[in-house]
Amino acid sequence: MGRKKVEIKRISDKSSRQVTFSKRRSGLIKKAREISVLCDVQVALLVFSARGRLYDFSAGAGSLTEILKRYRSHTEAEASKAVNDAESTNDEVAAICPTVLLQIVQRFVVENPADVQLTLDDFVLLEEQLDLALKLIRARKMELMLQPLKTLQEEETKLKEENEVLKQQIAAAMEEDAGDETNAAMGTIGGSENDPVRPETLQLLL
Amino acid sequence: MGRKKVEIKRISDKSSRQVTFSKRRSGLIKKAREISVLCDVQVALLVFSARGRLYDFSAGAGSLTEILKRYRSHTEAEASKAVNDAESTNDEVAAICPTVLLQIVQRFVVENPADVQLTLDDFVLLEEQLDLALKLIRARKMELMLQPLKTLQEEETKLKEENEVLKQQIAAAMEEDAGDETNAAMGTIGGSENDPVRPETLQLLL
DNA sequence: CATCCTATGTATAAGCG
DNA sequence: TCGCTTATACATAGGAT
Repeated sequence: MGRKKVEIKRISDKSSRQVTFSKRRSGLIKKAREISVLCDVQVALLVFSARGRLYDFSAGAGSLTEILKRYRSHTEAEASKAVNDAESTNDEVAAICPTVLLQIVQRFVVENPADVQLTLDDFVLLEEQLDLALKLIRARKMELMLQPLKTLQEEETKLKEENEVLKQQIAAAMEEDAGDETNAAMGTIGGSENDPVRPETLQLLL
Repeated sequence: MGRKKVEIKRISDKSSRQVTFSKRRSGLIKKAREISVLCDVQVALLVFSARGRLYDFSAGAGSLTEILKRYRSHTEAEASKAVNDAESTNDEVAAICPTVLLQIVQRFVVENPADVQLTLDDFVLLEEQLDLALKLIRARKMELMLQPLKTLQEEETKLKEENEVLKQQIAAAMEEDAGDETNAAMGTIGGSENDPVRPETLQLLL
């Protein structure tokens, strides 16, 4: 739809590719909005440009986040498996979070105006989804953070060990040195062939 | 685009709504595929029909799952940023437990039979709050994990510095030792008052 | 329902500022 | 990079099968 028919293949010219992207993106979003309204459906659209920029859109009941959650719950088989794995590796994670939120939720519960009816199932589903999302994120974050942490711990151990060796080396050096002095005091004079602290040995340590 | 111009509003007739959905859905997917190819971008499209049926589509590099993952990681940065803002403005808001919150939500569900009446807006609010909780938990978790990480990094730095000092100490010891020997060779005999390596100094380092 | 048809409304490729 | 215009290609509403 334009002056010329265009083949559906990657537009080689960067500039016109960008222009086309911009135009078609808005067209696509418009269409998405229309079908959402006309047909009363939820639509979520994610577009990542080649340069990594994100363009997202959603229409219909609920935010993009909610739609994605709904999608995830559709994929529950995999999800619950992932969650099980996450839970078994992450038991200690339990503990913290916000108080005001609790107050808000409680106040909401108490003050709820009452117009629309929600079924118990709807509510349960919501709770499950939120909980599921929380677990998945927890597991993923954990994994990402645990990795560098572990590396650092290993490094620390290594450094401590090295430190220990150095200390012992010094202690040994002192002792050997003390021995030399005794010899010197006993009358052994002259350039010593055996250094109190052997450079070669130390070089290895340094 | 059709015999008549159509207003963009929910099609009341169920049958034609379904027909339109089917037609426009394929059109939308076609467009999505086209922009993906033409402009070399990733596209993910999720559609939930009113009856809960899912139609998904993705094009470009990576599966739908991968695109969603990418979306999540894209979102996490903003989320934690938003949370930081929230936290800095609300210091006293600091800590609740997700377990408690979930218990409350669950209890609410259990103690309220199917006659609970909530407005849609209220429902959205509740969802948002729960989502916020999730974000706060995420941020708090981050903080907790970051702290030991930081500590370890500091510790590493300290150990490295200490190592450095120890090495220098050894080097100094060797030099001083070499000096003593020179003196001895030059005829200076007897117990030395100044140890090549001073114990007190080392003690501080050890 | 799904497909095909066709008159029409829309999206958009080019091009200009 | 953006907006605006125009000529065209496309999508699709309504209808038939």
